[in-house]
Amino acid sequence: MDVPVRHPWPTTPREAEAIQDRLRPLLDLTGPGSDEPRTVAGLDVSYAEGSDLLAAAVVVLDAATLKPVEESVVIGTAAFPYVPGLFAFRELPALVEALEKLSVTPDLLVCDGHGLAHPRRFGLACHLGVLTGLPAMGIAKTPLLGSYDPPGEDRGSASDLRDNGEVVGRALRTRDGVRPVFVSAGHRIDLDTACRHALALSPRFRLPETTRRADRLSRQALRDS
DNA sequence: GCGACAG
DNA sequence: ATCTTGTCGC
Repeated sequence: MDVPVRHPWPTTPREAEAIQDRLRPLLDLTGPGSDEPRTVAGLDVSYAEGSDLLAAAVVVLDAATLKPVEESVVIGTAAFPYVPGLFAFRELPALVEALEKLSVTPDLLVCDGHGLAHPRRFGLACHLGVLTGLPAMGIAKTPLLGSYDPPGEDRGSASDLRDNGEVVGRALRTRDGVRPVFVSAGHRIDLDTACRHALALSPRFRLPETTRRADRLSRQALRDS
């Protein structure tokens, strides 16, 4: 697939924040949400211990059956140090390269991290959404910011994640009695729709099949490198 | 000032 | 993210 939007690569955290602030207005958050996607892509990155090697993986699933349609992996290096709030700059180049190798264009991107639940409202899912133009959402294992009431113990229970009163995401229980995941909108999707997709993608485990498949693929690629 | 802090 | 033994619970 094509990734049309490009921007200069930052050297310093200050430059990185400036890029986020410049891309932020390009977000489309007005839409009702992506209507039933036919294909959903999961993205994840694994890192090597000693070196700065990494493996970025994209797995496209049939949204109805959750069966893989296409896979793409890229071996690369960390493009930025890990800084909370600037996490996207670390793995964006490799993820974009993996996306470009796909022969199909997925209808939705599910990122391993946050979208709007971010200090400048521009997490990885927002960034990837703007670069690709595709609907994108984030599903993170832990919150980066915000507060929330513990959701009910049943799968499907949810409570808003608020940052200074603003709803930036949702703590969503994808399995009975298991700690929730944190869902946020990235681009061209609303929070309710994102949570609906998160649940549909997680019929059995805490994490969505998209993330699980991408995680497995990226680890395997790193081993085989 | 101190702690927290996606992966 | 990744390094890692044992341990608790279903």
